[in-house]
Amino acid sequence: MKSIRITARCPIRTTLELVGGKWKLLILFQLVETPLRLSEMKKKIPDISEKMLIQELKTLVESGLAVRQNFGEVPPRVEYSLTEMGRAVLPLIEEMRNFAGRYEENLLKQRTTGT
Amino acid sequence: MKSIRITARCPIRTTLELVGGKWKLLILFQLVETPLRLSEMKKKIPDISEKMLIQELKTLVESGLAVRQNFGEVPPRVEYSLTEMGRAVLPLIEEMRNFAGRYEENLLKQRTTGT
DNA sequence: TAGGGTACTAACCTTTTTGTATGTATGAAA
DNA sequence: TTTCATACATACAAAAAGGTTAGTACCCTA
Repeated sequence: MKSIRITARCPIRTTLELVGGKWKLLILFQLVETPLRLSEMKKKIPDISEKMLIQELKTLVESGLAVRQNFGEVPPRVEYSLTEMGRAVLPLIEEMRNFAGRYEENLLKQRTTGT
Repeated sequence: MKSIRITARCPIRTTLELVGGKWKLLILFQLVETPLRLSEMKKKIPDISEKMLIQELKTLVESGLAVRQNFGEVPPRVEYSLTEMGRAVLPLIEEMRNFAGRYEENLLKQRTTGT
């Protein structure tokens, strides 16, 4: 375990910049299995606003984690998918699942123990 | 790889609630090696404001990731350390380091390739 | 008696993030 | 000619996050 020096630019901060915030990880995660259109994503993340979805997708594309493919049809058809780098967030999400799991397990334990 | 259903409460959201935001992970990370006093943490994370530091520490304690030990001395001496659950963020941080590393590697590659 | 060190509070303000509501372009189909 | 579907833009409002400043309490030391 090497030490991370907290400076203007450290791995934690870099990652937070790329995928921090309320929506980015949720969006990326939806794209893991298959590319999706906007309308499809809206269904998968029901409580996101259209504006946020578009806005976040744009930054994800800009930072190279997602790709936008415009089919040039009418009505518009646009598909979003993950880049190779975008796929690299999967282990991160796995760890979050792990962590959340342990956390809730722990809560439960404390309740039954009466702590 | 089981699928995560995006609902009001999913692992991603749970984790974001616990350690999301600009400071929580940075703070937790400082406590990995040793308990620290407020004044020591301020030195380690120079650009955090005192208010944020105290505020975030309080929520970390409330959510059971950190502990506050008051030595009851004058002038005040208080130490913060990680709980067992607090330590469980380490793999997460490790993954962030991984991710950020890959990301920057990738950027570099693209520059030298002229992409 | 004044000043120092430490953890913390509270009031207030600024910035960032998120949300809502409405509008635009396009060509096909009714 | 009107309507529809889709992706997206834009203006504005609300809420959340973050920052600044000025306190407080305590006992010790000068």
